[in-house]
Amino acid sequence: MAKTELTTGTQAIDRATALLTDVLQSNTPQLLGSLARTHDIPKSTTSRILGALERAGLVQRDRNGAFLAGQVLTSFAREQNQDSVLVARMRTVLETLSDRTGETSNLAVPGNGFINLLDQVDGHFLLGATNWVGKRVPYHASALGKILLAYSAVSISSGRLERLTDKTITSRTRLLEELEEVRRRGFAVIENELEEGLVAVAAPIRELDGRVVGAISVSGPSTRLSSKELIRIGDLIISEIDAVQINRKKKPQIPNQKIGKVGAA
Amino acid sequence: MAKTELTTGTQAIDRATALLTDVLQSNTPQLLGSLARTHDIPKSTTSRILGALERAGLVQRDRNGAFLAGQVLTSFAREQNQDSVLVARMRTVLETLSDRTGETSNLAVPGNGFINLLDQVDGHFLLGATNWVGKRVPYHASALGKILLAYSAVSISSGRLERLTDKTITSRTRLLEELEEVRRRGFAVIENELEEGLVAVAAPIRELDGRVVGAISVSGPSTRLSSKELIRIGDLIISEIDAVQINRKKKPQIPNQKIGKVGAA
DNA sequence: ACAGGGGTTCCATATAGTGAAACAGTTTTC
DNA sequence: GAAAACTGTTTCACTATATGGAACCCCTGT
Repeated sequence: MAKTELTTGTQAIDRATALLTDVLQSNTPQLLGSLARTHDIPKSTTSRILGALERAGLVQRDRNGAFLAGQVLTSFAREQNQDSVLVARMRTVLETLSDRTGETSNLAVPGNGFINLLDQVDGHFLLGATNWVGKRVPYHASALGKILLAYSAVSISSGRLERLTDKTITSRTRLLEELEEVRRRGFAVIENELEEGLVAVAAPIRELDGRVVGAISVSGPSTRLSSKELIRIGDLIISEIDAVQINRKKKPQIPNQKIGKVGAA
Repeated sequence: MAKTELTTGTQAIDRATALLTDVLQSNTPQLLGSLARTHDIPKSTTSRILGALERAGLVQRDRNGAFLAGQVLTSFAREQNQDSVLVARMRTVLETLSDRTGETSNLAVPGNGFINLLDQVDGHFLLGATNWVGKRVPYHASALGKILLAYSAVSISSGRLERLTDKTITSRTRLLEELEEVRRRGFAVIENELEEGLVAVAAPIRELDGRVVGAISVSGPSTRLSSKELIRIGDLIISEIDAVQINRKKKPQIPNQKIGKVGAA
């Protein structure tokens, strides 16, 4: 009515979503009257709409009758920030990677002192990485760890960098250079730095806002994976993670819409 | 239509909320067709509704066109699980407590090795707790810490229990007994266990699902706060925290509704 | 006991949502 | 490589559905 509304057929829903969004984005509980005023919707209609949202569990009222996020949304929020969500979301990526490369792939997030290995999918080779989930793998000597360090998911520990093989990076300045290199290339590699004969490559998992929250790696014996091969796999990991992110780049099978109708000129 | 719908005036919104809730609660992205089928809404209408929700940022599509939670909700989820939310929500409690008792009140959550002090409101006495925010206070010797331990917000560290005064609990079995006592009473007390002459009492902050996520304490000099007084304050903390929780027990100023209309016979 | 400010309910009205059918892409089938 | 079988979107005549002003209710403060 007031604004240049060009959308059609969804007045009620548009109003409801506007109210809901407002409730979610304000830190302090909102009173019905205040919401009605700021959104320029009659009290009666506002009451009906909020009643419907309340029935649905999307909003609830505090003891003053003011509105805040409902159970459905708070339990969604709790769910959302759990490792299990990441595992579920990335499972298909791990499966694809193991399938395409035949090697073992892993998913890790920052942990206390060591990387936290959440999930693993084995490849079809007989010689490969054993079960790493739960193992205490240090940051500086693993591909996954280098990713988490490089993208500031954790800060470098203050202690000494433990030597695990004669290839392990134990110098702080050398490690910083390496992390710089990781950021430049977009993926991290280890060759015999964690264990003799073991090589791996890892890439970051990003949230919508760009924050790195975890990493995925593919690892195997150095006899099978050349440096060149690792680079190829690094790119593969990046593209596979990208493939499950929601920001689509290509139009899917959705037909062309007649007119751009979303507001914001 | 199909079910026993007794609600009126909100068909569109009811449908929209049902679809939204479904999208949020399923782990896997939902296709439009599938949603239309399970909710028994015509494809065309479903398309319009989901379009509106998408425009509002409540849902978004992955590259297959399947629906999942939108930016508004994911950023809400991220916000929600941050300490700042707890601080904001509990600020009034701290203020009330300091006002009523004249002593200093604190808010803490689990931290790494030590409790994490997030906020503090000073009382009006000149002699009182100094600024604790950021200090490294151990679990076993603080009222806040005992709460976090007692309600499993953290597990007891594997190291030694450091002796801070001659009253500090340093025996593991003695600590377990104390935590049992804390759970029995609902609040935790320290008397000269952290520092000579300092006493404190703390109570838990619970999430909707009952999980303890933090604790609030009132502390002051033993010369002013007797054991009896601490018990009184303990109950006060519990009731004040309870007062800001959303599960209202008494009807507020909202008039009686004509008919119970929320579904579920 | 009354004025003020919260929220809800009523009900006549017409606007805004509805859905069958047509359309338009994409993938699969044969 | 055409046809069939999927997707999801758009149209449009129709009326079911949301709308909002007014009346009402329940508190709180004075």
